[in-house]
Order: sequence, then structure tokens, then C-alpha cells
Amino acid sequence: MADADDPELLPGMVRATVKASQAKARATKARKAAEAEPAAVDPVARVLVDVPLPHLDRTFDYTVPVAMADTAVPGARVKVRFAGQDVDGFVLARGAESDHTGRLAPLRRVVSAEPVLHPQIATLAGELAERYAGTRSDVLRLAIPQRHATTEKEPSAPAGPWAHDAAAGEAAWVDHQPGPAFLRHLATGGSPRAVWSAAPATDWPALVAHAAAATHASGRGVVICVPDGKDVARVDRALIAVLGEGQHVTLTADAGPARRYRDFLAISRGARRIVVGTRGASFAPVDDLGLVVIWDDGDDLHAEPRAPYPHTRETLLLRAERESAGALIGGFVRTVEAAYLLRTGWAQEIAADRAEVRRRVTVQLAGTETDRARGGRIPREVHLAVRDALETGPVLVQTPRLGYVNILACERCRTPARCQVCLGPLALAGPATPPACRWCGTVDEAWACAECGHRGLRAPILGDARTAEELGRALPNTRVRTSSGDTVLATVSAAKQVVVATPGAEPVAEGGYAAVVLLDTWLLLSRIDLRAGEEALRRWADAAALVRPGGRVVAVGDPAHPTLQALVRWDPAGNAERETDERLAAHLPPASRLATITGDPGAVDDAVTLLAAPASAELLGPVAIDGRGAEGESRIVVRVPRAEGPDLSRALGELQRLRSARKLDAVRIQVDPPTL
DNA sequence: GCTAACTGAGCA
DNA sequence: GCTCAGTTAGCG
Repeated sequence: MADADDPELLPGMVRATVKASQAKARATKARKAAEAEPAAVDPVARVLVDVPLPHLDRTFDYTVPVAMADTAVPGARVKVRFAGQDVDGFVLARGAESDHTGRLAPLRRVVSAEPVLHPQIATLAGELAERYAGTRSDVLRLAIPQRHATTEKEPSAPAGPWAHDAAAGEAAWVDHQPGPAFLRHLATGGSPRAVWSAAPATDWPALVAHAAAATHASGRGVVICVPDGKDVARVDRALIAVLGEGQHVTLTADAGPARRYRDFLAISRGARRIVVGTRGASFAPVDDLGLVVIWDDGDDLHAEPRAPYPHTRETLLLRAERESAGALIGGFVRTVEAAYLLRTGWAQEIAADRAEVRRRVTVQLAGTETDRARGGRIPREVHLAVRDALETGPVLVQTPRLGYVNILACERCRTPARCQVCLGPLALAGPATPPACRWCGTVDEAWACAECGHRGLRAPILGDARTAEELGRALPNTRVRTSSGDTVLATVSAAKQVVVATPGAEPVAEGGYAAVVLLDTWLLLSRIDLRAGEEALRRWADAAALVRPGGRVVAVGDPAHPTLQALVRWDPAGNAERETDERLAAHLPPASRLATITGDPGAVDDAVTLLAAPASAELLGPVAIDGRGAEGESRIVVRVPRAEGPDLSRALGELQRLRSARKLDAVRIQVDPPTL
């Protein structure tokens, strides 16, 4: 260095360029000095850097140059030099000094002074990262939308005036007790928590809107999460009807970056206090949160498919606890997780009484063995019921999605064909091949039905198009429409018509359907899954609930099946209790905490030896998993009693930090996977 | 993840 | 004694 500082020692030819570069270096140095001149107040910024590595999920201190003193506020996006490159980060806090012993690097740039990361969301990200054994930066990627500079320059319009009609809210809730008391509690600043089983034919978006209005009346904010955009639109309309325009915003993934950021900012800046959206909205930084609402928490759309895979219900319940807000877990059915909240006394029950439910709907079963043997898909009595109901209004027919269950069934009694080795579903790999298990690959040449002994197999005839065709033939002068896949109808008019829809794609009918028909219920039940029963009832009830008050529901299926019996009795609570008992007996969630570790077989083995799991932990597997880009991977399940859940999460987090620090092959960890 | 520092092999 | 590819620690 001393030599280079003295140009006389260098040959003349290069002297000029050296001088020029030295002048440049001096200028850079001077600029750097100015930049590095630390702010007078709180010159240290604690920065969370956006790197995906678990062992780097901690804050790093940087000095705040005086030029950034006012913009590098907590919550602001910044660029910092990290490991020799520029990375994004958030300022978590400012402070007078650092506990880092070395020299601090200056912040490189304040991307924007907009404080998009609120303290309560930063804390939430930390707790979720810990629970799901992931990183805060992964959670924040889900929580904070992409910045849109143009949008950020515009101010957020303040909310206009509004009035609270408490009487209207209580009237709307009167059939669901103690709903009115729940609303009063919210309106007076309380934070009640309830699991709400909506009666069929309930205009649930309106009730949710009234709960939001009651909370709003107490001067607090509301977060409402629903499964999909169709539901967001319904609640949006209901909020407008109850509170007027401009009191709330909607947050959906498909809104486009500008719109999304604008609505996020309206919440972040406190210009709006009520938000309704899909799962991403669960992170909305609503000021002074008073109520969280989740509708239909069993819908798998509430399960985030990106790491660390947080579930909307868990995110919202955690926020309700931490931010002392009320909670409303609503649906036409009840998940075992919601039932558990009642069992533990965390929440109270809100439901309609038996008489009210009976006034609203009658559910009948149709389809006897003789009907089936005749080979007709739609039993005669269903045809009659449809014709009958069409006299007074539209009819909804739910039919399982084509390819939803790619399995074979007994030709005679329609019991799904299962593998003798592992109970997996049998399927045909191709024409003229014997049936084989889709899970373990075992070929079963000599299959015979376990129920009736019959040896013939058939692929079920399915699909909304087939059903629509069959109904169209039977009802020559009736309009038959379909709603499924890419062409989902949101609503239909009150006109007399038949709407054939796949589960989840049922349109809402103006005034409700005169009748709802559920076809091929056995197919939804044949899914061999942890949640098959719960999921089947959810899909039936969500369709059946679209009936008009006093309407009729006809389900085609086996009257002996307990899940269908729960539908007939309209007893989501009983079904959840039964499912919960089964889960308890089988040591499955919510009585236990489960986690899966997936990856290369070697890496998974290795991870298990490194995992300092609680002593009570059970390891199930590893098993090889196939299909969908998981070639040659294996998976192990770790199970602990619920009370040890936090210990397991901590151990899994520690495992990920250890593995990333040592640069071992990555493994994917999922805590409480929605399905196994 | 990335960079920068470190290591030792290979060669003058 | 030096370069350089390969390795690895640590990131403020």
C-alpha cells in the first residue's frame, strides 16, 4: 500500500492513469466518509436480511448514515452489503449502539421510507417461523406484497363516515345463539372467541359483515379470511351493504401488483381498518386488531403451499392471542381443530338450535341397492325430486369432478377397489393391463370385492358434462348449465334451471336453490386420506347450505355411512366430535403434533440422526414417495403429544439451522401438514 | 446463497 | 516464493 501511494516509484507511462485512479479513489473515499457519517440519533439499524438460509435468520446491525437518518425507520425496506453483495432487508429497529464488536457497515440505501413491516407482523413472522421450523424471511415474503413505487407515491384515501346499526346486526345473528351477545361484546371493546356453525341457508357473508361492523364500532380493526376470490367478492358486497363503500379493502393474490400494493398500503397506513381476503390477508397489518374471522377453515385453500406452509387458521389464532383480538371460526361444518378449541375452552360455541336447522332444510338419502344394480347413476326418486323442485326455482346438482378420484370400483356394489397390501387405490395403468396399486405398485390380477365378493371392476362414470347430458335428456324443456373447472359461475338467477357443478364450484343462487342434489357421495368418501370424512361432509354441506330456507337436499349414497348420517341430521358438531375421538385414538392431530421431513433418502436419514427431538417423539417411516417431481425422495413422519409440539418445532428449526450452516443437502420440513 | 480468505499442490 | 484451483468460514 505504501508503495502504491508514492507515484514516483512507478514508471512514467502509467503515472497519469495511476494519478487519475487515485483521484477517483479519493473522491470515493470522501463520499464513503460522508455516507458513513452516522446519524446523530440512533445511528444503529437492526436489519433482517432477506436471505433464505435458516442459520442467517437473525438481525445484523448496520450504521445509519446521516443522510438516511429520517428514512431508515423501523419497518422500512433497505439494501445492505451482506457477504460481499447487495441484499434486501427490513429495518426492525433503531438503536443507540450495537452489541456487535466489529466495525459496522453502513446501510447501502433506503429503498423506501414506507414502514411496511409493522412490529406486530415482525413478531408474528418470528413466531410462525418458529412454529413451522422455517425462516422469518420466508414468512415475510408471504406477508408483504411486492413494492409498487408509483402506487406508493399516491396517498391512501381516508375512510368516509359511517353509522353502526347494532339492531340490524343482532337481528341477522338471532338464529345463531349467542350471536347477538357476541356482537355486543365486540362492539363494547371485548375480544370474545367463538366457533360458529352456520345453519344451512345462512347468508354468512352478511353475518360476517355485521361482526366486522360491531368491531369497527369499538374503534378496532378486522381481518377476514375466506378460501377464494368468489367468497371475497361475496363478503365485499356484504360489507358494502352493512358499512357502505370505502370502509374496507379486499386483498387477493390475483388483483395485480399495483392494486394489491395500494390496498395493502391503505391498511398499513391505517386509512382502512377492515380487510377481507384470501390466505395472504391473514398477515394484513391492521391497526389495533379487534377481530379475526376465518370462514370454512377446513378448505385446503387456507393451507399455504409455500414454505414454511403456515395455515391461515393458525396465523389468525396466533394473532388473536398476541394482539388481544376476538376470533370467529365459522363454517357450515366444523373441523377437528375447531372442535378442539371448544374442548379446551379457548372458544365458545355459536350455533343454531335443532328446530331452526330443521325449519331451514330437510336432507334425504336416495339410492338403494336395486337402483344401483339397474346401473342408473341418478336414481328415479332424484329425478322426481328435481322435477318437483323446478316448479319453484333453480336446482343445484353436485357431481364429483372427473378425475378427482382416479380409481376403480366394484362393478356391482361400487365399493372402491383397494390394494390388499397397503389399502391404496387400485387403478389401470393402461388398456389391457391388470389393476395395480397407485401407492405401492402391487399388481392384483385376482381382485375380488371385499364387500360383496364380486370380481368385476369398473371405472366410475363421472363428470359434470355427463351428468348435465343425462339430466338434459330427462328434462327436455329445462335449461341445464354447468359450473366447473375453468368455467365457474359465481351466481345464478332465481329462474328455473338446473345447475350441475363440481364440489367447490357451486354458484350462489339468488334467493337460494329450491333443491340441492348430491350425486355419487361414495366417491368423495373413497379418498383414502386422514381427512376424507371431514372433507366429504364439508363439500356436501357447503353445497347443501345454498338451499333456500325450507328447501330440500337429496343425497345419493349409503345410509349406513356415519358421515352421510351426519349430513342427514345436519350435525357438523357431532361429526367433528366423532372425528376428533378417532384422531385421539389414532394419535393423530389435533391430539398430536405431526411433522414430515422430506428429501433425498440419505439426507432424510441424516436429518433424523441430527434431530434432537423430544424424548416422547415417535418416528414413522421413512417411506419412499413417488410422483410429481419427488423422484426418489423419502419421507419420515415425526409425532409427539400436542404438549410437546413447541419442543418439536424448536428441534426442527435447530436442525434446519445446523444443516444449512454445514451445507448439508436440504430437506423439506412441514409441521402439521394438512394431509399425509 | 455468496464472497473472500485460506489452503496446499504445482512449478519456476 | 509465487500462482492458482479448490475449499470453506462467515456474513454486521
